[in-house]
Amino acid sequence: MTKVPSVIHWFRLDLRIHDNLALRNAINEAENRKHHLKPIYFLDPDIKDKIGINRLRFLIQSLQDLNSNLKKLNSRLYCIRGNAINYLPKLFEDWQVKFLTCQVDIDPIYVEQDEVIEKIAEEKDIFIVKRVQHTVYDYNNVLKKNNGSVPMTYQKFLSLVQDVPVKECIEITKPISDDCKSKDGDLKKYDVPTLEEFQIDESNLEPLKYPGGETEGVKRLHMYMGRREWVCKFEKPNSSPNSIEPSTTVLSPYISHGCLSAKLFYHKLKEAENGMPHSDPPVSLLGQLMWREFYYTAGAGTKNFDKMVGNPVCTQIPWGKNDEHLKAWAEGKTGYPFVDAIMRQLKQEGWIHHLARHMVACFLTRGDLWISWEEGAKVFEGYLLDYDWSLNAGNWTWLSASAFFYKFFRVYSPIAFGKKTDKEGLYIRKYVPELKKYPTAFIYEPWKAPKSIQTTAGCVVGVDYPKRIVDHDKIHKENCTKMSTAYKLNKERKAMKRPFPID
DNA sequence: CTACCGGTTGACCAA
DNA sequence: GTTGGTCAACCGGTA
Repeated sequence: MTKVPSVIHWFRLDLRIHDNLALRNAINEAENRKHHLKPIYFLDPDIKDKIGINRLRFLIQSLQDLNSNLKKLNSRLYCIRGNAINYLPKLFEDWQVKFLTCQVDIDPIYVEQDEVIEKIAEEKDIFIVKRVQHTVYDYNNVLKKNNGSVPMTYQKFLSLVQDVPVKECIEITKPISDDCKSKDGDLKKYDVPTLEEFQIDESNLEPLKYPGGETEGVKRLHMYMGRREWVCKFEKPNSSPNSIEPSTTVLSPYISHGCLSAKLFYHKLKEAENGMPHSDPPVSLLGQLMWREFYYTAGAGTKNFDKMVGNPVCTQIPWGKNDEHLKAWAEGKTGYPFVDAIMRQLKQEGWIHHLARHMVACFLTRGDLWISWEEGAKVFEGYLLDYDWSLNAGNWTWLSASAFFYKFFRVYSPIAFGKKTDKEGLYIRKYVPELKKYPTAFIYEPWKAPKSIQTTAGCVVGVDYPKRIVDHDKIHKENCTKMSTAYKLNKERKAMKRPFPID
């Protein structure tokens, strides 16, 4: 008896059914050839050491939701404990795989993995279909349109995509043929794990603010897109980094995990804007989506985009090393309440407002601590639910004035910046509760409070809350000088590399 | 080639 | 309260 061959769809950063062309291709192939359909996901047992617990929880919920959505389509998710390079070749044999589909992901982890897998598949005569479907536009086409080089400004990027039509979303609603089901469909070993399997006791975790999954992501999208007035008036710089409830949509974790299609977001935004006066990029909601597209294009077209050394668009800056300061920053113990509140919200909830990211990124790098943006990017990678390789690297280079942005003397003040949208310091009181009882006059600068007030408020600086690890007023000026020097050196180096003009 | 424009979102001070 | 200049400024893009 010969085994029925299989078609694999390999889920990675596309944890959804809707608008998933690669999945559609796999289903069609399986049905046409009466092969078994195997939707798979590789979950590395070591993943707990690689991503934060909040993100792991979001991922597992997304996988559980994906499995239940696949079941509605008369299929299931095969969640495989292990990494792809070790397990896929075995599955190729065991399942008699003839055809594999997946989404194109540009995070180097996936790129390297794909190279190995593609080689093995070629030897075994397995046909691979990869689809660019994580973005609205195909960044390869954008790069081509720009003569193979990366558009270095947002405006240039917009001009390149202006007339590019955006494809309609793919819908998958018809249940998959029984012919495509295999007998191992009931095996428990392929079930999506619970957090317990990772020795995580969920009752110890903070309550969940943003549950993972396609169902939740799509629901959230419809909820926000229904508020047409709000969508059309949206201007990012006018939203607040320190409101108690998010002032923006928090669709980002769903988009980064692929629970929500960026293309669906695009079409729904266009629908909401249609026939109404509305704000425009860069500040509009559509503009936010286009920033993502911009960074994806830059990430796809730039070598070592997530590093300083060897990154052709990144200014080389002699960052210092200070593990104590880095740790204080990451744990929200810098002694600057606004910075600490942001970092603690990040750690607790896995999401902070974009402008809050500006504040703490500037503080870590060019503003105060003079620590490499790569270190900050690593911390964000652990904590952010919406971690995305391209966006993380792009935004960190921006904020550290290493690429795209050059006005390094525009430094965010850890005292003044937050006051603009939260005079009373309610945000600080929530996330740095030891300062809860401080008078408003000192909530951003507790070290200035007289000892008697500190005692009355039940929080003495240096005892119950850390002293400032740096003096912002002094250090940010010194750092500006360092930035200026680094820029000059960079300019000289660039000039040296340029060939002499020919007479 | 040169010259100029403009860039998602700073802080501070003076008027 | 608002506006405009200043501060340590670059560089892609276009005419």
